[in-house]
Amino acid sequence: MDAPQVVDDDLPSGFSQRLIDWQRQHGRHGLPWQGSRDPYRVWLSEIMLQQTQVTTVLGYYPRFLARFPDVRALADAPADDVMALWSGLGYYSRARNLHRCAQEVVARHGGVFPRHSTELATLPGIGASTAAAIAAFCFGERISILDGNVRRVLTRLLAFDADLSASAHQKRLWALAQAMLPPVPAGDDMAAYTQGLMDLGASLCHRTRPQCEICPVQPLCRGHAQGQPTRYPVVTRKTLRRHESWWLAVLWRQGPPAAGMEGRQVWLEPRPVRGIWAGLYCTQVHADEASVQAALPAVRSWEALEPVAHSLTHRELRLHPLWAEWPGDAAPSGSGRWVAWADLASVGVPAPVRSLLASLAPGG
DNA sequence: TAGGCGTGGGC
DNA sequence: TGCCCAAGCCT
Repeated sequence: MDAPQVVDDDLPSGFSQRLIDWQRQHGRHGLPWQGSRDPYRVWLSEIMLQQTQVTTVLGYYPRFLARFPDVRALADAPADDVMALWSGLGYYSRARNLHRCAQEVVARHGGVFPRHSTELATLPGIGASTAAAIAAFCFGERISILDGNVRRVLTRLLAFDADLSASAHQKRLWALAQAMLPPVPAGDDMAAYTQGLMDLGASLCHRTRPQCEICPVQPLCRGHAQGQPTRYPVVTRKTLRRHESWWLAVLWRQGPPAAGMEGRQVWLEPRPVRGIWAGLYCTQVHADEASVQAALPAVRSWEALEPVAHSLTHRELRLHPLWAEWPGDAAPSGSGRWVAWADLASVGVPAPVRSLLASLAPGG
């Protein structure tokens, strides 16, 4: 959604300066992507942090940055390498778009990120909020993000009770967010303000049990004045989680003794380009056990392993692994590859499949 | 426009 | 167990 421009509501005054002062004194300053105005580093962190908690990203960001220290290194990398480093972080379209974005920055912008949010938002994987974050942090642009923190902080501050599942209401809140920005930002004000919104949402203005008694904007907060800050934000949920069972054909063989191929290997195939786990490698997936047997008739007998439950945003998966040694030298199917257990870290694999394979490691 | 798209954590 | 949420974007 685009960030709209104008709003004429009656708004509390002094919010932005209170927030900036609080951020400088009490906000977060030691995260690995802070302390740099390099748009590449900021961009990478913003993409990883989309719908993902800080503590999770801390385990990925340094490794990713070490392997791809700048936008050209990332643009030049094989897509499989990018997916391997993203493996386990989820929402894999982010990784595919990240790679495409790096290539566009190199091809269209000479390896230099554009400075304005409107231009940034034309790049793959960069929406209005991420574009605003990059522009505010790196270039001091007077533009508002709208993430989960801002939704919570501002709906409470303003006692904004419209249902944010309607995009028109979300758009209106974004206009209010824009109107709440520092009137005349100076120096690093936009960076401190933007960081302050997120820090306040993350550290004080929790979903449950907000710490209003030590909040720097409590005197301005209408939700607090009403005595019910947790009433906000109002979001009616709608996504259903369907239950599905998947059968995984876990084929293994003893690797040929040729160069570097020793050890037990597992057969992995690229996932379809659309849908769940697109861009990753996975064991063959079937809708039922009979389909596994029909697809791989060369296997005489399968060992059924303990089913594994795995939840996605919109699916409740029950994974049924079927384990068998692959007979002969022919490939099990037209597309795929044998991967040694020792090399699994270099391949992008869905989290539950990686976990399953780890439990089947030779000698383990 | 609404639904697809991962994973882990908190309650 | 189940639901909600986390620095959202894409189609």
